[in-house]
Amino acid sequence: MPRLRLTGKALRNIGYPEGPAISVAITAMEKQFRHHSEEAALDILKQVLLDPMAYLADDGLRKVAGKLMETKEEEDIPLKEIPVPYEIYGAGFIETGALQQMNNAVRLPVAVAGALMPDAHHGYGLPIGGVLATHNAVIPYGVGVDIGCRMCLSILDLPVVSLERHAAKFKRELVTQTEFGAGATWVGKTEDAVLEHALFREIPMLRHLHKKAVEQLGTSGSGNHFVEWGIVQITGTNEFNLPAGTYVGLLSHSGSRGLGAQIAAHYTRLARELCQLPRMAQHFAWLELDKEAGQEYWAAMNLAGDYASACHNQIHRRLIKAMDARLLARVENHHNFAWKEIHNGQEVIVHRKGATPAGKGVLGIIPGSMTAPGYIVRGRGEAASLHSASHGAGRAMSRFNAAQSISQYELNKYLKEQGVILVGGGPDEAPMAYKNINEVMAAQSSLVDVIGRFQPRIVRMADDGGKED
DNA sequence: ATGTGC
Repeated sequence: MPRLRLTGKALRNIGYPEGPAISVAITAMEKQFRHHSEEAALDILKQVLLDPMAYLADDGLRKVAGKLMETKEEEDIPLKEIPVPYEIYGAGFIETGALQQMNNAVRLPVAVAGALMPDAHHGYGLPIGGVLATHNAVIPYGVGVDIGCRMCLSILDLPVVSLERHAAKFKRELVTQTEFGAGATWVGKTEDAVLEHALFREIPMLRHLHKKAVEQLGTSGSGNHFVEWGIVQITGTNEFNLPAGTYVGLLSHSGSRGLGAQIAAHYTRLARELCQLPRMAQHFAWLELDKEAGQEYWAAMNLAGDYASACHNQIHRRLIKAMDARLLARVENHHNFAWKEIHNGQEVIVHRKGATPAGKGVLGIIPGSMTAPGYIVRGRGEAASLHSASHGAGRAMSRFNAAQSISQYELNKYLKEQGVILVGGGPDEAPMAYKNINEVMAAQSSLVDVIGRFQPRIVRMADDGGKED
């Protein structure tokens, strides 16, 4: 006889509020309704949700009903009648789903300002490419599940011709010195100051995550994460004092791995318990920064950011050493994070979820696709964008649609035409699944100045499906 | 994004 297994997600889908009712309901159903199908069990739970009062005398469901009644007494926090106006860059090619999400975000009572970047697309909570400034509030889903996800570019002293002449060695080291996919670990010697952070001892949840953090340090994730060799073209004056010309570059994109994912999950749950919003806005649940939970998330988020940086650092260090190269310059920036910044004379919390910081003079790197160039940019400090720019070209096709409509054959053929070697990856990350980076850059010419380009040549990603075998 | 929730 199959045993009933319910998930919190399934309960949320039928409208169960974040909080104790979910776990109480799962326990009650799995214990006393274990021979029911999931569908039948959810039907029962729906009835309880509609009229908990009627179930207060029911032996099996009394506890669930009780928890629901407690939760019901708390009123949802109302949204603003008049949304905060926000600037949209590249409005012509932003999908409506992303606009709707942003329109909800700027109705939060804590919202102060917002902006939407030209690579925006539908996400969880805040759209990818969404920027939101709030007062005294941090929204875990405004940062995103991959806290501190970032770009890192190393410009090296190797001759550019070596990239073609010794392509096999570059490729071999790219494979040997990286590890990709969910659960990926690095078994070599990994020491890093970030692993000694006091927070790993101070917060119980982080104590449990320390082992995972040690094991995963210096690895890359799945999906759109990559490590690649390519050609950097420095086009004009730059803060690295590099002569204009071409260089070998190493570019990586990844985040805070399991550590950040668990931090995000934990504090998202906590926020949804502490901050009950109308259903359409539930993902925007925030934590107040003058309260303990908010401060704890802030500290943990910053640790995840440092950890993401350390991961890139390890990867670059290994590869630079393996190629016997020297580092000439580095550009690095988060694009899933929250910062305390002053805008309009007021300290606000700026959430950038898939958006590159672009304060005046701030350097960043905006990748294109595995065949299209990425851009090294210098922020112009545009107030209307909240000192932000896009974090890439943005998807033109969902991962699912891309996997359905682009064949591996078609991808291989295109890569060959473009002279790009790919290890791992798959149609869901094909260049055709992304917007035209040049159009996206044109839509944000008021936000950043371009000081260089990066053309990918040898790209490493997680194998299709996310896991390394 | 992540070894995929109590």
